[in-house]
Amino acid sequence: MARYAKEHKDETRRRIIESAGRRLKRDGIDGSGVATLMKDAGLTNGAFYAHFASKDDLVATAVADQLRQQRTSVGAAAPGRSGLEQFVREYLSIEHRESREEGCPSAALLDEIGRSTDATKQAFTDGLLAAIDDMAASLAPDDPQSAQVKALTVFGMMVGTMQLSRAFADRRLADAIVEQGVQNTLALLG
Amino acid sequence: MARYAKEHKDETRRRIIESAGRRLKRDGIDGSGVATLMKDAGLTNGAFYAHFASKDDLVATAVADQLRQQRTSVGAAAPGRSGLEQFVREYLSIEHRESREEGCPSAALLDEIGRSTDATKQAFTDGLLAAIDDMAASLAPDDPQSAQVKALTVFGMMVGTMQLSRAFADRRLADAIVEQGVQNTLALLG
DNA sequence: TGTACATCAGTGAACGCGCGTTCACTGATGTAC
DNA sequence: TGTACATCAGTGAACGCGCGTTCACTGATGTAC
Repeated sequence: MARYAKEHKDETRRRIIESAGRRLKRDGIDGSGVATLMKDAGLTNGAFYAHFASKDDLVATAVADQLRQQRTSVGAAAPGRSGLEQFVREYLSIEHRESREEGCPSAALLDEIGRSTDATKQAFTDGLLAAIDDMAASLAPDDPQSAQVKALTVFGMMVGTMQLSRAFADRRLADAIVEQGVQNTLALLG
Repeated sequence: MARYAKEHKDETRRRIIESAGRRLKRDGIDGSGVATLMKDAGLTNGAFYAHFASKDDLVATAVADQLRQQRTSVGAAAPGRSGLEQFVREYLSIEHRESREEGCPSAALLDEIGRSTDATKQAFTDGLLAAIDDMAASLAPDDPQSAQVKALTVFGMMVGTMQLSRAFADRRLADAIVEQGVQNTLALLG
């Protein structure tokens, strides 16, 4: 292999983290092997340990990265209630349900994260709190801190509704679940 | 091995299904191997295929069984609003959060079920609909059918809230999430 | 300007292990005579 | 009543395979002289 510019290794690392984010959301944590994760990034398994200490290390890093991406997408919404409503409608949509790979990491992985190492749970906690602050700011612009727990639970509820719709074998009811989920969430946000 | 009474094999099968329910909720579907599942039931791996066609078959069967158990526990609650409120408080409790093995199969496995075979998703769908009908009857005693989708989404929201609390590394916030979850759910139930 | 060497991201084979699944076998019992 | 045999739930070794991880090696480039 060529001797590359300084940034090359960082770019490779970034590529691994991003493709791993998609693969993990698609096949789950236990369902994604290191060889597959590296192949997704166009590399072979041997190079993995030049970038990460362990599979756990990549999982924690990928979870953090996924939440950072989600934060920017939430932050890109219009501020205030109307932006929040738009976010809810996009989150609880059939398009989101059908695109697990590109969708919310919590909807794809939350129960597995609960079973993961402390490092992964900590990465999830830090990342979600950063992302949720934007939601809390829309809920209570004068005192976002007070709305933090409310925003967390409303988000958790959207996650569960999305997972339920994905797990449902009955298409008509699965569709009705996301629609009703929007109504419930908006009702809660008042 | 002894030649047993007719009921013996059925009892063994039942034992496998029940211990598998606990193991799957504890370690996840991909995280539970056939040898471990059999050892939990006091047997060796070889006997597995005399009882189930495949691991998928056991998973679908165990999911169905778990929901049947959950249904009886929901059905055991007092009828009407007060029984429903009690169910919500027990579901969104710290005790439930700490006992994944004995707790709700959806809270433990929902995102993995969404990634599973059609047979498992179908078993989940049928089992949940049967269980949710009791909840819908408490919500709208005169017309349970109309409350079915509402009950499903409220249940999905409780599932997501529980998963979020389990995945959270910050104990104080994890506790606050289940408490706020109760408030949100009761507010939705009106 | 041309050659020898150091660098180091990435390769690919190998490690021991557990996976889901198959199968020849065991051995305690019930049944037939 | 005593013996030979059929039954069949369960054992445990083995199948090929993928797991996470390690490591000796490659080879294109930048640097030193």
